[in-house]
Amino acid sequence: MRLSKYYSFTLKENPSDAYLVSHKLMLRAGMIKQATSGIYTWLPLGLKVLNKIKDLIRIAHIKNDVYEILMPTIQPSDIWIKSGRYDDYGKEMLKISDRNDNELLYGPTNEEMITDLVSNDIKSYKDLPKLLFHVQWKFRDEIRPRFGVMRCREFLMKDAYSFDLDYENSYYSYCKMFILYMKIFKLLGLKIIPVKAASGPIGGALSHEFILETSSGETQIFYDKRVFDHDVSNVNLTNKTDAIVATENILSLYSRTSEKHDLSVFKNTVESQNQIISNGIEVGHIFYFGTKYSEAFNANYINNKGSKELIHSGSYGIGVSRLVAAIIEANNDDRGIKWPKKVTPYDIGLINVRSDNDTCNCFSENFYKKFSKKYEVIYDDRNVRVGDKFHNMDLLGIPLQIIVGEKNLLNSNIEIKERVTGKSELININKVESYLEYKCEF
RNA sequence: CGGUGCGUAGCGCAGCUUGGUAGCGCACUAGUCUGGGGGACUAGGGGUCGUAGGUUCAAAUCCUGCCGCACCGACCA
Repeated sequence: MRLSKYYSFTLKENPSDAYLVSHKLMLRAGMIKQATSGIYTWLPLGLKVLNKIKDLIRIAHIKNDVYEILMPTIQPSDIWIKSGRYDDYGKEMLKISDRNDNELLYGPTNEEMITDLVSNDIKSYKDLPKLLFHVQWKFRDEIRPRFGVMRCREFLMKDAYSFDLDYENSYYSYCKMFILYMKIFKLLGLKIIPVKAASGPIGGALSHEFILETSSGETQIFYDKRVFDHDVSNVNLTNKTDAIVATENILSLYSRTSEKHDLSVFKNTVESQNQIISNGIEVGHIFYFGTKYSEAFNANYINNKGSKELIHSGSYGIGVSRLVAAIIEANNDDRGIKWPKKVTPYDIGLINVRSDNDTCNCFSENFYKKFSKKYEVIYDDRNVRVGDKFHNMDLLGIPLQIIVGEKNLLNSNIEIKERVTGKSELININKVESYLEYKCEF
């Protein structure tokens, strides 16, 4: 991508309305633009990151037999009346009516819609289990939207739903999704703490939140440091025992938000050197519902004895658009964003230091043409001062900067700088290809 | 929804108290110089002062209504 042709308008100064680092940087880097309170346009750079995160999550689900569908943003009100949530959801739900005065709503979530769907298709115990997900825009009319896309009204969410025979099987789905979430967040390079979100009676609702630890987070968390001793990357999710054991190992350790925090339990069960109190942002939330929605929608199946049973269901959400901000919140410095390699909008930022110099131009052009085939490259081909290019590339947070200057070229070198460390080194132009292969591998 | 502020050029702001025909920095346009960390100089362009009404010879400025945005509190991925 040539920066001269891109739709990229960056800001030197911080917009006055932004308080959170991620919000400031997303505006300054030209990733988003506010349309009205809590509603944003995603500009090319922001959309590219959003799509990368979305795809990474999608693929992780599909690989694990959770299949993608796409439900509408607009829903009929009757299914919400059926579940009893039409009034319960309150003013956060945006209700609208069509030209025939039919009551519709902009979906804040999709339990009703998907249970309605599944109730028609699932007939036999042989049809279960089924796991489905979609990534769709949601609208929740927040009382007070703030912090950019961190807490906005229109947001992109991945929501998955599980349908099982009974509690035992549903619990396996829950654990499978739990570990899948841990794997996804690890892939995204995020330090995530799973915390207990509801402590109901035995057999009651299971629920956990996934919190990204950052100082600016709105949720206070209390946890046992050893939560991180568990490496989930090798857990085989197709194996019921493995998934459940892995989940229970993690959940056996103390980890709660302030609402569920019990100081005496914390002090008595966690060794003092392992007690961590910090802040974070909720980026995922999973629930086991039991038969709550199946009852409302008559979602039954016939068991092997010929009688009807209610389906057990659960739902599993990840705030995709919120993750963009959350990742920035966890990866920035005073110069700008520092993208983790997995979600960076571009791998390489090519800076032509002297756009009035034939040697530099020629080399940069060739480099761009060659390496664009293998990597995603931003080529800053604008005829502006170097300082401008350096500051801009640092702001955008591209992990590797290739700096092409006249003097270095005369010695057959180019400079390669890493955004995260700020360190740079001179590399012989003949060794660039292997160097990049090494640096960009992940 | 309650409490508090704000709305003047693309962005950040001054001007408002004490009414007199709108200004600064950045950005933008043209040119010259410059060329490894947001460079310098010269010359330019761009504003229904959120909106509607009122007071006045005269309103960005005073008064009233409305709209929008943000901050502090209770909800949430």
